[in-house]
Amino acid sequence: MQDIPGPAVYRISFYLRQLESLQRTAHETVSSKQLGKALGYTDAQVRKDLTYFGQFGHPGVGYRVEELIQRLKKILGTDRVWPVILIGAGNLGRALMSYKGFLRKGFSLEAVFDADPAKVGRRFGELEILPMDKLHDCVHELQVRMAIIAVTPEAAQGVVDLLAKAGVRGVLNFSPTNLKTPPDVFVQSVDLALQLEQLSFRMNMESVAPSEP
Amino acid sequence: MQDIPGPAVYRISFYLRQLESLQRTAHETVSSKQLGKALGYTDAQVRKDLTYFGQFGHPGVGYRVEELIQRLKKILGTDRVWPVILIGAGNLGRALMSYKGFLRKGFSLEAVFDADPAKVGRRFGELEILPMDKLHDCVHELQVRMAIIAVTPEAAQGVVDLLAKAGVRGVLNFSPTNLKTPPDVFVQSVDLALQLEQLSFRMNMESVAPSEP
DNA sequence: TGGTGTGAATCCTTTCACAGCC
DNA sequence: GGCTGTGAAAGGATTCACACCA
Repeated sequence: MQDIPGPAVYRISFYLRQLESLQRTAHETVSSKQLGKALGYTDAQVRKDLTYFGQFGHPGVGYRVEELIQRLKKILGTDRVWPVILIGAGNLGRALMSYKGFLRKGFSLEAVFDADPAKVGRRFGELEILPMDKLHDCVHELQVRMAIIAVTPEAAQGVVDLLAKAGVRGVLNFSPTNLKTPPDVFVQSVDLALQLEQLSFRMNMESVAPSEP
Repeated sequence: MQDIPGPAVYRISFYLRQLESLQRTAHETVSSKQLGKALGYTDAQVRKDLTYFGQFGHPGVGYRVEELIQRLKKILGTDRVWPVILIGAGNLGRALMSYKGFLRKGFSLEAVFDADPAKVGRRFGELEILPMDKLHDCVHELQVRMAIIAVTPEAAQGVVDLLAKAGVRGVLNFSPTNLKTPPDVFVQSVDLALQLEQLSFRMNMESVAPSEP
């Protein structure tokens, strides 16, 4: 496989999301133009992105929704269910524990850990909060390869080191800090406050340099 | 002001975050090389990014941490506190209500709304959940320009339409759906499951095409 | 006609390399 | 020596435009 532009990989997820929505409204096929329009991309962009991964289209017809969904899921690795663990049972962590969206996408939250002894042992639905010293064994027993971190920024680097040592290869990081990892561990970060800051920038710009005449 | 690459705007937030961390460890100045290394960028990238916004550096010295923080905050619009409202008091919404990170960055959560009558009236700390019909007046009274949406994907478009009509100009969207807005309304979206999907892709690639000999 | 796949051209972003300053 | 700011060069990503197919 050739090498694929980073932004294209990101867009594949958006295509899939949109296709699933089309499927719910009983659309059988979709053209690159329609798909692009729904997401704010050009038709050429859609076709180019998809052909990085193979030839999925049918000339004169477009893309068959069901077929393309299956293909994209295989590419994204969500054609099966991945076990995932969560570190940190604070406010955000507990919200993630009860978030249904993960399962829908092919992820199953299997265990939750927290360093605070006061939290260990508490139950939330199916899940009991476990102490950190159980982490290594848990990762091995359940063959866990992905983890979500929702701890303080001070604790985050230590946690990711532990995870890497235990064999985790992908980390979704909600702590507002930069993590150093070995090259075979992927980190995807989401900083909630930073997102608001970006909005603030756009709006600040608008008032400084409003759209010209 | 000239026009600035999208990715550069995003990195400005990372620079600021890193600078604040440097400030806590009593660093007075930092070079583009140091700042870049901490975040995984080249020194040239750092300098180029910063000069899109002005000349902040001191040749032979580097950048003064305190000074640069102030300047970047002004650029990002977070040198003051923005009032923000939240729509949706489900699991994620409630976690966001108690998230301290927003205030630290210059945002203040002023009100929370939910369409579910069973939730309206419930209190969480300072905040009481309000009915949707109070939204329009609230936006006007508090001069709200930014909102966070954490509702179901089905409800999201309706909510953003209401917000736009009320005068909100920036929306942070946690619903896994694409929103259509007038061009003067900015939307920043965070899809939690989509982030995991991206991780899954990277790890899937790894097993299909491992790093070559 | 309506649509895909794709090389070529364009556009945008990053990196290089060096003048100038402390 | 160390560092910034910046034009020029290189590298990537997007769009164009057209061959080809149903």
